[in-house]
Amino acid sequence: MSPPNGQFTLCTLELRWRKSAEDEWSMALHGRILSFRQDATHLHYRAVFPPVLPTPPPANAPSAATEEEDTLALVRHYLNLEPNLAQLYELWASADPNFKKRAPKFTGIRILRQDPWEALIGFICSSNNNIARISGMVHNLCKHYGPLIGHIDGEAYHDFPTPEALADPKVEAHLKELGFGYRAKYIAKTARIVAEEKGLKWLEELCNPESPVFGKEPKPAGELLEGGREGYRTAHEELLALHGVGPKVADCVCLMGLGWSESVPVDTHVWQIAQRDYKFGKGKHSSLTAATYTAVANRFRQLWGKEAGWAHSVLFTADLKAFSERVVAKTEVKEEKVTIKQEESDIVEEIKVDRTVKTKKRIKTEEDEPEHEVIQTKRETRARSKRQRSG
DNA sequence: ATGTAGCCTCGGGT
DNA sequence: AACCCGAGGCTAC
Repeated sequence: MSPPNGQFTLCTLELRWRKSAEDEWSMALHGRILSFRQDATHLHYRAVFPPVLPTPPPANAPSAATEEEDTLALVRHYLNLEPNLAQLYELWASADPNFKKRAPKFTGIRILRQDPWEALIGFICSSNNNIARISGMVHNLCKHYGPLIGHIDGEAYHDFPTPEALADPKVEAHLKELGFGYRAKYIAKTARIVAEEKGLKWLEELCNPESPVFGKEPKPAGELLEGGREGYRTAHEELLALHGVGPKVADCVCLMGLGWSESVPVDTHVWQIAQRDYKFGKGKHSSLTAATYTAVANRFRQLWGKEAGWAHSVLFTADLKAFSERVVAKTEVKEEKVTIKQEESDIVEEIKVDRTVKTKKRIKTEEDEPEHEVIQTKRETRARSKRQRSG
């Protein structure tokens, strides 16, 4: 398929994509493995379905032809290609000089339409956490509790687990072992509430009717109010009742999982932006309290309108890019030193991991959770003999 | 480089 | 005076 208006960047907080070949990215989605490759003019995709079982397929099983149509529709839906982004950028820029100044280097950013349930669990994992670790956690959820869809290059691809799969009583302890920390309890509780009490239907009905889950017909969603449309407010409020879901996580789920484009998640980055460029941080709104949170979100909605969450993501990305460039510059020197030490070891991946941990510890002074990420199993192999005598 | 929950204190209002 | 209650601060997870 070719892009609707000029080139497009695929930018996402979707953490499940993996590099499956040179220049190709894949993930399991809706019961198939979806792969993307991009060249100067086109976005190429392919889908690999799991093998058909030897038993006769159910009468309503899709034929190969409809599977293909279905995949194109799924790709269009998932990448949210319908809205005219260039037009939206113009709208945001004309309303806001700061956006106009910062956005030009970050065109083509789209909010994905992620699965509501996956978004909910993913963003519960995100609290007080960093992208690399969240990605590892989500990956572990799929690996241990999600259905296996297939393999690419010997790598297994699992779909995201159902609420039922995560509602099993053993899940919490297991997730703790896997390094989820206090989020293990949040996930287990949320899964139980959704699986046994509210149902997935509840979550899906919180979707913006203009942007329903894949396969449903869109319906109008009402007018924009200062605090967002009625349906958005309800969705936000209902999500807040879940354990481990505060205002920011609820907004992320609303924006990326439920299709509420006016949702503006205010995390520390956005709070920095609000202070630097939008005159927050003084007087009544000197710290990020609940009241300040809504004031910031309302201000951005007032400024950018119904798609405020998109505009917010553009500025967020611009800021993140600037930040990561500063960090890379600082880290380069350290990398050289570490590489020299590595010769004794024979596993390249392990080296990388150790370096990451060391670097982190140098930057952070304390406070790190006593968690060990996915990585620990590998590291223990070397460390155990020394460690065990004190136990 | 990053949120949430729970518990505490403080101050205004009744 | 005793109590309620919400806002804001602090901290474990």
